[in-house]
Amino acid sequence: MSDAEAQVDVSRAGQGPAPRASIVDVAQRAGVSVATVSRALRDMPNVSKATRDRVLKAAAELQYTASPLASGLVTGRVRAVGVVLPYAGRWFFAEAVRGIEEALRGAGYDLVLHVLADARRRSEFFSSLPVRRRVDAVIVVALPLDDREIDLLRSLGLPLAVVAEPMPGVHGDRIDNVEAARLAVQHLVNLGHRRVACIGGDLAGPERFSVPGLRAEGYRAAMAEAGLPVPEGGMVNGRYTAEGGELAMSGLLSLPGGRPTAVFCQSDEMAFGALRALRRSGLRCPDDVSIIGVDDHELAQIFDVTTVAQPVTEQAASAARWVVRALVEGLDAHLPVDEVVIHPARLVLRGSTAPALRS
Amino acid sequence: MSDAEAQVDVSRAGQGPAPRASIVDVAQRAGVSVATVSRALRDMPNVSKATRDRVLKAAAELQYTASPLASGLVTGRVRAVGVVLPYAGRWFFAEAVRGIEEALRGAGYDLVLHVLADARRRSEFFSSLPVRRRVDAVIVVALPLDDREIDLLRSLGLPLAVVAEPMPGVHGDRIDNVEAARLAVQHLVNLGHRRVACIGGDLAGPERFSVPGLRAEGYRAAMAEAGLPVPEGGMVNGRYTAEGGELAMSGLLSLPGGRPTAVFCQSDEMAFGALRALRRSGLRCPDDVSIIGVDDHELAQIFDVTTVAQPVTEQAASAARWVVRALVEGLDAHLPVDEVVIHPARLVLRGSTAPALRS
DNA sequence: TCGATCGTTGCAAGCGCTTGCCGTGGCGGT
DNA sequence: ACCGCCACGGCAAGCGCTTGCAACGATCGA
Repeated sequence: MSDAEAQVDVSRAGQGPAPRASIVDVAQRAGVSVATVSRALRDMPNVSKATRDRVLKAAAELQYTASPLASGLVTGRVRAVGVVLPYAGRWFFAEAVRGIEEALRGAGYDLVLHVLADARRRSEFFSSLPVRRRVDAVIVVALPLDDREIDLLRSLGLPLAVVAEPMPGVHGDRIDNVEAARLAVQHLVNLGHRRVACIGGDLAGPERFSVPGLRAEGYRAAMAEAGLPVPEGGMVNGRYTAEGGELAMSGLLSLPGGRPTAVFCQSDEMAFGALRALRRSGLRCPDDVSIIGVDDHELAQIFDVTTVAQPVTEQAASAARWVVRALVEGLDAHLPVDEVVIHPARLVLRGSTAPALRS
Repeated sequence: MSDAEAQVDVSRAGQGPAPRASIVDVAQRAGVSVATVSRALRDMPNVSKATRDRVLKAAAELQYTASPLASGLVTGRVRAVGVVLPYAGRWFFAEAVRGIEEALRGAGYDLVLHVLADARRRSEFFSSLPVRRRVDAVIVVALPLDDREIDLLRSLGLPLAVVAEPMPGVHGDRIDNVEAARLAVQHLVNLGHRRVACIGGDLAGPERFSVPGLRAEGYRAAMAEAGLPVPEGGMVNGRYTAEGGELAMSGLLSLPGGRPTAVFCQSDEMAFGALRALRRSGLRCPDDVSIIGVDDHELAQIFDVTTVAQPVTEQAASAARWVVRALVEGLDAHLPVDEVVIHPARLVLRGSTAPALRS
């Protein structure tokens, strides 16, 4: 044993700062073979308690951690999951990443981030597929993919899950966007509003997000159910940003047929923008115009915005858990269960909505 | 050649979806040894143009990408950088991650995220050091570390950089927090405010962030330079959250000596909270109380908050670029240059500050 | 013309781990 | 007291790549 120790010390002399121990060091120290160390450390059945303890002790003393590269090389698993999203700075994505990271880390997986910020990045990603061999699974967040992209991702043969945007034949976690929008609009209608506008997003943009279309559909449905007309020019594009929402709201205020008494904003960030437009026009919320958003953004509470809350972190975490399950159960990645989890959205009442003034 | 092809096909029959080619496949197809393939693909000098082209062609046809695990195993490099941060959902961190991801990806590195959301996670991280052997470098964002933690991180022997929080002997990117605070407070003073309060963060919390202390120092310095007293009870803790800011502001409004006419909030999120407290008390901003923040949060513009902007994305990207440089130049990680980059902060005038009313 | 030199390429030894297979010793059954 | 069995643990073959070294023919100078 002292031999072994001496040898180890000598081999380390003058080396760099981190004398990373390898499995053979542990084996020597514990007086067993590397195979036994490998088995003991991974709780495999055919190792006696005594041996296992000895190995564990040696490993602890050496601060040993198995090299993920080496084990990944032989097992084909890297214990990492790729997360692909179109934008990293926005609240929704930050929350989603948070949820995924937590779920993944809890299961012992690393999270490798891929931000497809622009068209160039996106095409680079899909042409070189940098996740290949670097992750065990992929989670796509709020990114609508075309058929070619789906096929490419599928061709990796890895478990695949999507969050927020649907993808045929792929596990997905999302909310019922039509219903969420309906919930919001119904609330406005129930307050007596009859002239209700809608600030949404691109319906025909190059990105083809499905959410704006679905929420617009929910808006239209709720209006129809209430027997109300969609005001002419009452559906505008706020590009899902606060600035866009502000611009859109400004436009609505000078609508030919008179301004709406309530506005359904498809996201809280647009609602924030709408609030600002109101303020700049000297109008008051909810006195003059009621505003409702969707998301329950962390600042919605602060700015007192009534909204339809969606569990972003939970949706993301749920997708991550599914992926981990698929990994653990060795699910045949070629025949994935097309399981879709619809998460609940709920109305959160705050101060930006109020009964319509009797006109 | 047809032999080889047939053999390949047979060996692949009935396998999974992704017939990942290995380097030997490429070698066979190009009619060279694997060593030559390896060299050709990495643009090493000693390969003739003709051979290289042949290899490149074969690799392209097979859609070959070298396994990072295998090459990492032998080279000791994995082309990934670990990013460690205390919280993932907040604006600052999201922006930082965005900046780092972009810089890293541009250099061909993966970003592996580690969120140390609570004390348990944190101690787990430092006791098991899950980045060990999984990344080539580490970037720590806005996380003050104690000596033991620094040593542990150092013991990895990897390039190390920090963002926003200083760390002795480690490369860091940040702003001059004292100066940033001074800038904000001077602005208020210049507007004629004499009773100026400060909403900050924990000075003695378990986390020991340095930022609250530094910004408080800047506040005190600016007040002293203007010959103004710090109002009694005028420095309160807003915990760097919007809710905290709201609570803190409420407190300030009922200060014994009368409410302040201006409040320096150490972060925009706290400024948002302060704004809400004002609104709930029926007070107006900036008419009754001026508010200034720090950060230039994406919503500061929308909520018309005057602030001292700091380049978050750029600080983070700068740290990432430094790390990449250290990696490329093979900097001796044991003797890192203790280079600190101080980024500029600048005043952004908006509507939440106005001249003090003559009293 | 012949050896020295150089640019190219192949050989083979690992990198640190996992795992199928086999040897061993202790135990129970008869 | 003997045999067979089983739990335990060692052996060794890779996983897919990089790289020092050696081999090779071609080129060059003398």
